[in-house]
Order: sequence, then structure tokens, then C-alpha cells
Amino acid sequence: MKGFSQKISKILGDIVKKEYEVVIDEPLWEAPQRQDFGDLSSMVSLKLASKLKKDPLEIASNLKNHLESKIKEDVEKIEILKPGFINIFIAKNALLDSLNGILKDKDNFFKRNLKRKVILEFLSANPTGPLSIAHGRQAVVGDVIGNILEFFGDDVEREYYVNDAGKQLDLFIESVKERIKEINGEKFAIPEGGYQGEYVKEVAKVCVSEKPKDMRAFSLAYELSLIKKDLEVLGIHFDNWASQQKLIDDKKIEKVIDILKAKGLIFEQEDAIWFSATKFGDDKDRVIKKSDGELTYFASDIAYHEDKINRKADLLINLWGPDHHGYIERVKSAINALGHDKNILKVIIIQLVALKTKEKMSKRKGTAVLLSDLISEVGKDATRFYYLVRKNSSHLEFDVDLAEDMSFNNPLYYVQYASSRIESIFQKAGAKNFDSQYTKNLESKDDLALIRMLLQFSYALEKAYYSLEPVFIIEYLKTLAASFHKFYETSRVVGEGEGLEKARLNLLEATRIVLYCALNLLGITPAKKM
RNA sequence: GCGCCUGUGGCCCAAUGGAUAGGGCGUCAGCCUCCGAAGCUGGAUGUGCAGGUUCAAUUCCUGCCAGGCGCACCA
Repeated sequence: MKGFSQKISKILGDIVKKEYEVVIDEPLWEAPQRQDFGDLSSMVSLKLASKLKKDPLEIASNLKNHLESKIKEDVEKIEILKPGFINIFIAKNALLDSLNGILKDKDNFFKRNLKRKVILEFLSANPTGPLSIAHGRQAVVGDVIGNILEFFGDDVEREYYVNDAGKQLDLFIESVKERIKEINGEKFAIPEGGYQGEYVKEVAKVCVSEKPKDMRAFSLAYELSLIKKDLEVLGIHFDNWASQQKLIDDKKIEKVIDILKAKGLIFEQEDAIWFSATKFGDDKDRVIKKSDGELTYFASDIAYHEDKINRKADLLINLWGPDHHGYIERVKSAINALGHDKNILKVIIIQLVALKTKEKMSKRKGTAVLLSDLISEVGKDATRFYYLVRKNSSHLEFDVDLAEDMSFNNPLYYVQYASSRIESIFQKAGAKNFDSQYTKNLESKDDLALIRMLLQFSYALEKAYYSLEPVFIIEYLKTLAASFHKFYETSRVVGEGEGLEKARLNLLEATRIVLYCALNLLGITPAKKM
């Protein structure tokens, strides 16, 4: 945030450095638990106390004295509370400066310029069938994490790793071939462990009518096009579609195996070729070439991660399903073995999704509920919203009935209702242009409380960015909407006299900017009318 | 057996090791001559169990109990 909070973070950081010769890089301020604690709260004194074995209250009052002399005009008061919190109450003029800053710079007011290069790989579902509701969560969370990183200035490449080589696709193609036989009235048998679903018949039908030369490539492209169609409805796009087959064709797997071999980390046992993963913290050594001569999926994954690192990425983020948790150390050990810091890879496990609904969704026998069914049931915005309401590591129960509920029970409606109420005030007032010279007329408790809430968007963004948890944006939106609705009940806008009306229209415009900004980060269209 | 996730009022969820454990649903009592009552205000109900580390534990560690999911020369 360009306003007060960033300024004061720097000042406090400098004081701490000078007084205690300690550099603290984590966020120095956060939103206090309760409003009567102030606008900003810092726990640096507590941190310093445990580090330096000193009394936190003593440190806090020392810091307070230094702070007071440096930021007198911007601060109403600074309080020290046990066991050592430093709480700041921002002065009215500083609040109004920030408000004017939002009106002037819009979204840019909250942006950062952190400039890491991040390769964000998510979804990467096998192209052997339609996307399920579990895939949907990975897709939406991945997309929103990308948005948040970009908002803070990171250069993000969204990447889908297509498993276009290997046994699963082979099995799928075999299953399609059998279905083609079925259509042609021949004897057919779905192979052991093959794909039984009805959707296989659809590909087969298209194959029969199109008569493609390369049936494998055609089926693959067809399945990918179905996946892309779902993603398009959700407003998700990928920058890269990385191909496993291409890694094989380019001999990249042999290359990484050679590197590992040169380091003495490859051995042969029972006709298979193994990587000594245990030397790098994994529980077991891992096979990279099976006794039948085929490379494992892990082998291409080593090459894939090496390839990503070689693209000059500062950070690799992978979103995986919970069934992959045991796989994390395996890949990290390989990254380490190739001579990189294993922390360049950050894996986020997206926990399971269950549907909760009284009525049965169009559930076809033998298949999981499809993402496309869910989207057509509740719509794009509700799908995105409810996929984000839990932390990544928590099981998510997607409440379909709630998502469809057009009432105050539904938090998405509660948020959207705020934005449409603002819009309807604008219409009533005939407001089009906003001139921030009027904001000086804002002085009531409720006016200032709403401004304070707008500024807390910074903390929500920071939390979401550093923890890679979009849920903090959702939580912020809910509290912002609540603050607005409260303001709406207590304060009138239209007909309050020229000066105050214009001032409050500005305040609502700033609220709208923040509301839209947060909704846009989540990929949800703000409602103007409901 | 080993590993991962989860256990918070009647129900659903919050709380980078810190302040009086927050909010929503439901419930009870109020608020529309006024920009949309899809809203607002105010009551009532609490951390699975047993230890440990710490000035401070919902949070970290150990054990147990309960639920979910993994543990391939599948991807």
C-alpha cells in the first residue's frame, strides 16, 4: 500500500534496526483483532523480547517514543497494551490522504512491485476424461493464486502439464478403440483397468465420423478441447501447455539421468534403474526406468522440473491433489540432487471436495460429478466463490443449495448486494465524476470506520500473498460488505447537503473500487443490479 | 503398520505462539413516512482426551480417541 501503512513500516523497521540491531523482514503491522485496539497493531516488541530476552513492554515503550517523534501528524495516538502490543490510531488527515490515494490510483494503490518470476503449475489433469469437481477446486484456486501474485508484481506463467505420454493415455486410447468397434457392430472388450465412462463413447463417435489419420493425437486433442471449454466458462486460461511427450522427444529425460549418473546417484537393481532419493531426504529410493525398459512418470517429472528451473524461474509453485503428498519429497530430493535449492519448489496440496446438496445433481451412474454439471447448476461466479471459502489444506464441502440460495444466507449475495446498493445510490444521486477535494467533509465515526476498513485490504492481500491462501480475500470481502451495510444503515448519502453528499459519494466510490478489485482478483463479476 | 489432512457453542467455519477465542446459520428481542429490509442493532450457548515445552498454547511436541485420504517398477 502506498499510503500510511507502507510508510510507517519503513520507519518502524529503521528504528528496530538502529535500536536493537535486528532486521525484521516479515510484515511489521497487522490489522488488530478488534477495532478499539486501533488501526494498526505491531508485535515486533514481542518478537524482539523472545529473541533478546528482554521485557516486551519495555521494548514497546522505547519503540513508541521513537515512533511518536517521527510520525506526529499522521497519528492520533499510540498505545502500548500488555503483553507488548504497539497499537496505532491513525489521525483523520492521514485517513483522508489514504482515501484520496485510493480515489486517485484505484487498484494501483494496493499493488506492489515484487517482480519474481514464478511458474505456477496447476490442474494438469490427465487428458483422459472430463474434469471433476475436485479438479475444479485446483483450477480456481490456482487461477486466483496467479492473480494475487500478479497483483503484487510477480511475473507468473500459468502452466498445465499435459500427461500425453504413458500408460494412462494408452489405456484411454485402447478404450476408445474398443468403443469404435462397438459402434461398428464388432465384438469389443474394454481393457483391464480401462475407461468405462459414457464419455468415451462420445470420443469414439467423433472418431468414427471424422476418420482422423492419427487417432491417438486426435483423441488427445479432443479431450483437451473439452477441458479447455470448462476452463473457458470459468474464465481460466493457461500460458503454457507443457507436454510430457515433448520432454521425451527432446531427450531431456536422458539428459537429467546422465547428470544424476555422473554424480553417482543412479544404480541398477532387479533389472530396473533407480535414483538414490534417500540421500536427499526421501523415505525410499525410487525407480526411474522399469525392468521392462519404460521410464516412469517420476523420470519425466525430474526432467520437467529441471526444465522449469532452467527457464530462470525464482519460484515453482505446484498445486497437487492430496493423493500426491508422498510425492513431494521425491521430487524435491531430485531437485536437490540436480544441484538446486529444494525450496525453489513450493507444493500446495489442495484437499478434497465433497458436494452437499439435498436434491441429486445430474449424476450419471459410474462417473463422478462433473465440473461442467456444477457450473451449469450454480453458475460461474458461485462456482469460483465457493471453491475459495476454505483454506487449501481443509476439506471443502461445496454447499450447492447455499450457492443457489438467493438470500442473505448466501455470503456471495451478501457481498454482491453491497456493490449493487452502492450502484443504486450512484444512480439516485446521478453521480458520475468524483472529486476528492470534498472528502475533507467526512468526519462522522461511521465515515471514518468505513475508510479504516478499506485500508485493511492491504493486510488481507499481504496475508493471501505470503500464505498463498485466497480464502483471506474472501474473508476480507465479507467483513468489508458488513462494514458497508452497517454504514448504509446509519448514514445517508443523498440529500445530506451538497458538501457531505459529495464527500460520501467519494467514500462510496472508494468502497466500490476496493470491492471490485477484490472481486476481480477472485475472477468474480461484481453485480450492479440484482 | 507408516504418512498426510481435519477435530472449536445445536450446525458451518475464523484466530503468522500472544490482547476479553472471532463471524455466519439457527434461536430470542427490537429497527422500514427515509439512497433496495437480499439489510441493521442487541441477548444466549465454547477449543476431542491426557501430558509436555513457554512469561504466554486453539496454535508447537508426545501419546490416545474420532472422521477423511494416501502408502505402485500407476499417473
